[in-house]
Amino acid sequence: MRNVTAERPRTRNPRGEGDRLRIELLDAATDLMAEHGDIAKVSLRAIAARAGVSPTAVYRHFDDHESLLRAAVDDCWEQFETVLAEAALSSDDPFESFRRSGDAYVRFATERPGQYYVLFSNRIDLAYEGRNVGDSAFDHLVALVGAMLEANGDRRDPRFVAVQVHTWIHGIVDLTCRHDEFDWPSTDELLDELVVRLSLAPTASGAG
Amino acid sequence: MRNVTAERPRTRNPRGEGDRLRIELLDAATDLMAEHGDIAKVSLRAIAARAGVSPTAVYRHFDDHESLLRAAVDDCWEQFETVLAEAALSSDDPFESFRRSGDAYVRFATERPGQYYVLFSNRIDLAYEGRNVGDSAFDHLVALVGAMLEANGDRRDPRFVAVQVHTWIHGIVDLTCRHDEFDWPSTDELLDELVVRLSLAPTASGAG
DNA sequence: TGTACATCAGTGAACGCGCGTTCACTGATGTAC
DNA sequence: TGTACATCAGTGAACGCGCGTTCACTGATGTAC
Repeated sequence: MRNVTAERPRTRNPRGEGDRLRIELLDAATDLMAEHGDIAKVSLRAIAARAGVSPTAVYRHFDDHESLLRAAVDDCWEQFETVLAEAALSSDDPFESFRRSGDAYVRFATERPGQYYVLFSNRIDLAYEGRNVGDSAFDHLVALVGAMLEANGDRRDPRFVAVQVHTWIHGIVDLTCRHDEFDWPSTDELLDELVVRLSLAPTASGAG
Repeated sequence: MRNVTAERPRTRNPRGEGDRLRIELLDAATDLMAEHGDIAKVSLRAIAARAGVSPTAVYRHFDDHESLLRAAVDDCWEQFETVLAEAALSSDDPFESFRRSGDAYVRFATERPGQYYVLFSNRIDLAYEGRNVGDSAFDHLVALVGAMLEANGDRRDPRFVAVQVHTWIHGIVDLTCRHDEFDWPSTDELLDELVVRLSLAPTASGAG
């Protein structure tokens, strides 16, 4: 429980660029959240120490402890959405786009479990501000699923299928990340089977 | 952050029955975990206060704070397994048994979100002790899935399908519980579709 | 070119709090004689 | 039946700690005159 460690000495930001510290604090907070996945345990003092700054300096940029945490959560959402959007846009084919998004989703959760935890396993109180961001990520998923269904001439409700996709992939990622002592099948295989089971592979009868 | 509240006065346990306090402390801990779903935030002092006892009394039954929390987690696992086992045993038909278990699973998560959180969204450190219990619950699921596949003459690997079931149902439950602001389809409908999508309904070609 | 001054990016000491843990204790109650 | 005593279920004060937040401050730097 010895959080306050003196990190490297920091050179003060030049005049007019004090806002840099804001970003450094967000990064520090996200780092710490990722490290010991428990959001509530990330103290203001620990964040300040990680950023190489005194606790009081935080108050130049954030109203209080909670504002800082909230802002860090929002930051996580933005990073998540960026990763997913890039993956989705990397192909014109909806099926390929979907599969790449799925991989990106899993990769994000695997490589940054702390951030993923912040996004999806967080108490509602803190997640509140970021909710709109999350919704827009879901809207993208609905659109993607809609494109696949249309290409296949499939009449299912895209939103319902998107919920199925999201719940399942979240379950896969959440459980495999959190219980890596268990002998899981590869996430690749699980994703492949998810596509099959939800009939989200291109069919012969499809238009595309 | 004002946890220490004086609850009702407590009458001391009679001689020879001091172990009752152990159970009262476990219940208090589970209650508190359930209330503000964050395990790590449940302090020894808060648990003692909830049980109507001084912090020092805890040390008569547990080595330290962590032991108490660990024991409470184990307790949650036991309750969870009991609920599932009862549901599963309430029918001889594997398909019915499976469906009832699914309902029980969802009901447990819905009615006791704090406990469900403790079981499946917990950091590994604390969950360690309870792992065997969780594994045995999973073994039951594998057996149940195996019975259904056999009845249907389905050659899939029961363990893989059980993983699919568990990941999906966990995703459904975890997301719907945690983000109840979202407009989710009913869990009933999601479960029905899970059964369909994973081909776990009885088929005409089945032997049973 | 020189200087006074406002601005800015922070610092450092102090506060009261709840925490986990320790220590020596208290007072009721069953039991041996 | 009476009493000394061991056992048991706790209590209460104290400790050092990290926490969030406040307050008054410092010292570098750009700018107006």
